[in-house]
This record gives sequence, C-alpha cells and structure tokens, in this order.
Amino acid sequence: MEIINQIDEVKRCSVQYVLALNDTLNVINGKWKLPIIGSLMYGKKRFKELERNIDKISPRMLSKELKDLENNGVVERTVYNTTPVTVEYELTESGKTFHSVLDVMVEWAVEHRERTLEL
Amino acid sequence: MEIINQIDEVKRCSVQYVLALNDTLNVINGKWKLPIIGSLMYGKKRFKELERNIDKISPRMLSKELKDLENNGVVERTVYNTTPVTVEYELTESGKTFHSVLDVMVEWAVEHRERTLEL
DNA sequence: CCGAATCCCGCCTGATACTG
DNA sequence: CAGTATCAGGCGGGATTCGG
Repeated sequence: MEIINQIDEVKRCSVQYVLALNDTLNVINGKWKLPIIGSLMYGKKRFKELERNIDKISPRMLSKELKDLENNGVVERTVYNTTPVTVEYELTESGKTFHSVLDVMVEWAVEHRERTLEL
Repeated sequence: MEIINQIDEVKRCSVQYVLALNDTLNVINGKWKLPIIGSLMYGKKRFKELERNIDKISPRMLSKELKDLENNGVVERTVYNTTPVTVEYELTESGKTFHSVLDVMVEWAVEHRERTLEL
C-alpha cells in the first residue's frame, strides 16, 4: 500500500501528468468556455442560438472561444451551403465525456463544503 | 436508463451544481494555485520553502494565493512564536483529497488525446 | 446570419523596495 | 523570516463597427 502511494506520487510528478493537466485547464479557462460546453451538452446549436443562450456574451468572445474549443478538439464546426450560410456547433465525443470531469469537480466541492462546515 | 440520464441532466442544470463548480474553479484559477497545492502535497512547508520550490513566484503572489487558498479551506496556516516567527502551511483534509479531482482531469486529457489522434 | 477588425479599459500580475 | 507597499505593464475581455 505504501509502495502503491509512492508510485502514484511519481506518476503525479511526471511531465506527462502536468502536460495533460494543462490540456484540461485549457478547456476550462476563461469566462465562457464552460457556459458554451454546458449549452452544447443539450445538442448541436447554431452561432446565434448560442449567443442567445449564453447571457451577455458578445459575438467576438463567442467566436474566439468556439475557435479555441475547436482547436482543442472539444467542439466541431459544420458549415452548410445555404444562403445565408448556416453554421452548427456540436461537442465531439471527447466534449461529451467532459461532463465526467465537471461531475468530479462538483462532487469534491460538495464534500468539501460538508467537511468545512463541520468545524 | 433514459429517465436516469434525464435526472442527471436536471442535476447538472441546477443552481447548486453551478455554485459547487465555481467553488472548485476558485481553487484552480490563476497561475499559481496548482503549483502551490502540488508542492504542499508532499507535506507542510514554510513560506520561504514554497518560494524556493515554486519557480519564479514572487512573495507578493505567494502571499496572495496562500491567503486565497486559506479562505477557501484548502490550506491551513500555523504561526509559531519563535524569533523570528515561523509560519507553516499545510493542506487541509479537503486539500489532500483534491488530488482526486486533478487525477480525473489528467485521465480525461489522456483519453482525449487518444481519441483525437485516432482520426 | 456569422463572424472579423478595431479600440479601449480594468485588473491581474511582475518587479522592486521596504518593514516587523 | 514572512510578508506588505507601490508602481508599471500586459492581457483578457467589453463595446462598437464593418464585411461576406
């Protein structure tokens, strides 16, 4: 058991660990990434729909954040040749599984609150 | 199964969920929180030790971030009446369990890389 | 409709110096 | 040692305008 913990600590210390952690942080960072992901959890949406769904976001920010998420492989963008053009955004498979990360974050916070209030 | 997923979605939509998520985000945000937590994972440390351990952090930032983490119940501060004063920082119980959140973030990132490279 | 380009501001952060 | 004080710079992000 002791040796197991040491192995885990080594793993946690590795460069790979830190790099992977950064990947996840990049999906989270900024003010709008999570609201966008949250909105897309319910299915594909168009640009304007997202803009309406997410409170107070400007098209500039929405565009920038969507591009980030696309580069990170979390969101997929599809353009349809209609006039005017229609663009749809949806979560990739990885994007869909991201809720598991969020769930753990929430779980920790809830337990943390209980532990903190106990004092 | 379908009904279960709906319950989960409702849960994820609730105000409580978002608030808890924010709690966790506050523990993560900024450039220095995770390095500090990581450094304290190996045991209690004094201010100067942390400053030496964490690359390029200024005392100003270290002080501020430690104060944040203390307010969030993740770090505990102990002052000893020596001359000159000795101050030790250590993770609270919640702080120690936080690695479980980090592990899940890393796990997601690793799987995400595999899925993305497959294409 | 779907953005790109531009301008601008606040605050977060870094650097440096100083105190109990 | 363990921080605080002060100033300056950069960058995230808001507002607005314009183009395909």
